[in-house]
Amino acid sequence: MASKKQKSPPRTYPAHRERQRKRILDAAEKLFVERGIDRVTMAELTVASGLQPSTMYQYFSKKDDIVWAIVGKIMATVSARASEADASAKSALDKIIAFLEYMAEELANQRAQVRFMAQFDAMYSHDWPVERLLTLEAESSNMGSEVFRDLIREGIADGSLRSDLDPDLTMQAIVNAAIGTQRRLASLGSKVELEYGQSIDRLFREAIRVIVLGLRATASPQNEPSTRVKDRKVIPARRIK
Amino acid sequence: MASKKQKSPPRTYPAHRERQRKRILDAAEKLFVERGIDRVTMAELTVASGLQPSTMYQYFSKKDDIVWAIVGKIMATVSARASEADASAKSALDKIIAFLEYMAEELANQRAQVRFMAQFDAMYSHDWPVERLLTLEAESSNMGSEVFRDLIREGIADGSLRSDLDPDLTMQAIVNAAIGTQRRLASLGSKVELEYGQSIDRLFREAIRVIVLGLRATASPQNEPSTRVKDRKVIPARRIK
Amino acid sequence: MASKKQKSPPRTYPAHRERQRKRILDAAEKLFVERGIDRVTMAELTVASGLQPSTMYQYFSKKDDIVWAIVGKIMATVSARASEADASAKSALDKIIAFLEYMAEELANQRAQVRFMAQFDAMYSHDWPVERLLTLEAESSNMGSEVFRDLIREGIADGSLRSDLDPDLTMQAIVNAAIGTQRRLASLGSKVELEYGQSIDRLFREAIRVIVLGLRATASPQNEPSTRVKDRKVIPARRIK
Amino acid sequence: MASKKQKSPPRTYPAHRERQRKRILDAAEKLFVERGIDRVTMAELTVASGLQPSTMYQYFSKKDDIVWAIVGKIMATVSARASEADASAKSALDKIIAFLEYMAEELANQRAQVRFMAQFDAMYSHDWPVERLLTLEAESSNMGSEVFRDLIREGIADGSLRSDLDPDLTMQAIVNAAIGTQRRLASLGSKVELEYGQSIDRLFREAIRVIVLGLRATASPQNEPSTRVKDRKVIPARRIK
DNA sequence: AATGAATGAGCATTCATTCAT
DNA sequence: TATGAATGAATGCTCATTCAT
Repeated sequence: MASKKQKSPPRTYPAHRERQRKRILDAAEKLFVERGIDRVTMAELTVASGLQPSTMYQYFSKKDDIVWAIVGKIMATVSARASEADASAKSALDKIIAFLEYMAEELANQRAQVRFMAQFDAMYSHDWPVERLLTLEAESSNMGSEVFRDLIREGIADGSLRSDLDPDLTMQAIVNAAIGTQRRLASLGSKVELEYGQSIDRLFREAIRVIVLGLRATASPQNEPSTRVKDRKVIPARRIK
Repeated sequence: MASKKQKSPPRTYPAHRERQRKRILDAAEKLFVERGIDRVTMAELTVASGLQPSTMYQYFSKKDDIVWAIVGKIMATVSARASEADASAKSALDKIIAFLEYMAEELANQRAQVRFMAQFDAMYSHDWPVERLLTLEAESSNMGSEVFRDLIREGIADGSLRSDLDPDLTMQAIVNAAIGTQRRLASLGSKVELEYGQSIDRLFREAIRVIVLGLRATASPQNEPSTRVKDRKVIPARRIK
Repeated sequence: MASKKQKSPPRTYPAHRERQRKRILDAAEKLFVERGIDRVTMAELTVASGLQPSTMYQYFSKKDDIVWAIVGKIMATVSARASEADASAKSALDKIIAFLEYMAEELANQRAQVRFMAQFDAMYSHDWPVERLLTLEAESSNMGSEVFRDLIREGIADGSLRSDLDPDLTMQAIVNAAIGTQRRLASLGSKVELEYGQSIDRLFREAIRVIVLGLRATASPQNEPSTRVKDRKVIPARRIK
Repeated sequence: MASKKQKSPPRTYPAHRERQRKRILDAAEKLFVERGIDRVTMAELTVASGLQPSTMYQYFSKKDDIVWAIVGKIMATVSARASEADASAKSALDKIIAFLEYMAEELANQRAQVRFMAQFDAMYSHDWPVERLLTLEAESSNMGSEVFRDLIREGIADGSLRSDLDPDLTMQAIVNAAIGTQRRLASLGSKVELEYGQSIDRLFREAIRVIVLGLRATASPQNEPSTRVKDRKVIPARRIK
């Protein structure tokens, strides 16, 4: 009703459209993050963005499209930061540490955003075709895939990582573990702090510290070449139920 | 319409009620897991459990109550298994490994259940009062809290764990990381396999292997006393955003 | 669950039934009056009366029956009081005053009960067959009908009432006006006090005072004998619209 | 399904909205009055007004809002008529008589509307905050409050009313009594006629006649034989509504 | 006489989305 | 491009009442 676009520097139409789009996206991200994607109605979105429902549908033809647009934006940011981390460090281990550290900061500073992605993982990715997700990932440059592809190999070569890591597996496993940990912490928020009696931040940092300890090459590598084998013995594949 | 009580052998009322309750819970868990908690309607639940809506409401007066009952059941199971793992191993490290191994098995065999808990974390725990969650946890014996409380201390003493771990922090961090990792993998399911090109199982097992490597005492501990300090240097607290 | 009939003096079955019935009726009257007839559910009634729903249905086969039973009880009380008032006074006017005074007391002391009857008038009498109401009235002796039938004639004869009152109309009109006034005041309760800035009690008493003034014979009755006739001519029952 | 907007001449939006609103209100008033407010479902309302449920909810977001809108409309009408009556008569007694006569006409011609208000008094006003009622009254100009405030004082001064009336009480008491009487008669409808053997109209008119007799000054009776005749002049058979 | 279990019909309200202008 | 109006299909939940024991 009262919300008129008072700030309209570039009077061109494409620019106007872009501004409107951003307005919707900003309002949506805020609400999604505050109350959960499913709990936000299109009506609320229109109120928050100062548009009419029908106008909104001229920018996004489905609610899902808004969700995807936000997911895409976030993934692009993360991806950019990952590349950055990659470039700023010397050894492979340093690169990994830089990436994990970035995640810790993201958890501390963008917790709402992380929670949004947690919701997306838990509820939405499920409903939508894989291709869409992959397309999105491809668009947002390359995330773990490309950047991290050869990091393990590189680290084994430069002596910063244990030699018994699997170049085709370990990095993916670590990235996934870090993301899973981070998003769970963000989701549960204060609940986890009450439950565990520790701050989210410390919990996350301790987890990645252990992971890093597990990745790094030891001073006396000859003491642990058989680690893997031992694990196998210790953890027999007994099926439960 | 179609709801006939074909099995009415045990004529005792409490037993009957218990059977009906289970019927509802089983149907609900299946549906929740298949399509997501929010996406399942009460009407579907009644069809699936072969009862009338009104009958169902005599067992659970709110949809939420069904969700909580399932959460409680799962947490109790997990808790029981945790204690079991605790009892079956000798060194502290072995206990931890047994617990993580149990989680790997759970991921492999009860993936749907794990996905349910992931949804709960992401969407529901958020809406509900902490006390309810804590009560539930208290009821289901004691989960990590009690069982794991002194594991780190114990492990440092018995020489199976690194001496620089934090007795009040590390175990909580590890448990949370394992749960986060496990639930994310269960949520994304085949998506993660396509994305990373590795099976869920291998990804999870590799992640816990690295964690275990990070926890275990090294042969020559004097080589790594300053690990912690180094980490701190390597990971400067630069703010993003 | 816990409510057992601890007080069971006469162990005979009819007496037991009577006690149960009273229990239900007492609980129902309380609830109906507190929250309105329609707003009270049978489930609440069972809780309040300490019985099971199915047990209750052995005493009253429909919710309506409970309502009617209460209405009957109240009407019987009122009727008894009316006769009492009738007997205790000398002149016809005194009898009328005694009755109106009784209504004022009822409003002050049994406001909830009066409100119940107001609800009954407004919502229920509408749905139910006239005969039922008339039967009820016949049972509870005779209310205005008999007792008041000849009061006006009597009053004109004994000189306490105006001579231009209509023996077949005035008394009914007065009784109805008093009941309507009383029930409205009970219904609106504190609202009317806020609206009019006067207590319910004073409003009712002033209303009946004016009515009594209008009924009583004047010093020089010969001056106004024809009022009535003129009125009749002057205000024909012309229908508008 | 059947809802066609056959009449769409005035192409202006606000006018259209107003027409739709009226459509809903008219249908609602009719149904509420026929079957009682609580007994009418939103579904019936939509059928009766020829709209879809969802459309209706764009005009009134709660069932209560519809009830209030109707109450407001009726109160405004009554209020307007009260002022009119006030303006059209000379002596204070004449003004009062004009108002009571209006109520008699309302009972005769708008019985359904009166019954609706009776339901509102008995069931609804109870549930809702006083402020809402008072606000409504304030909006619909001023009803008894303002118009009648000084009527008693005025009447004592001009010699038309008894000198022993209470300027701060009597008028309120009379207005309330008249409304209570009128609404009860409308509620009970044919029942009261069967019970009392007199028409609703006659019962109400006799009641107000007695009230007027009770109000009027008696000192010089010769001054008032024609009071009622004046009424005739004062209250022409003007159409209501 | 008492009661645990069951239920059918309904109810107010919501919401993403489309259409006509 | 913008928007006021409209809507179909649900949605979670209620309640008086009936059965079988």
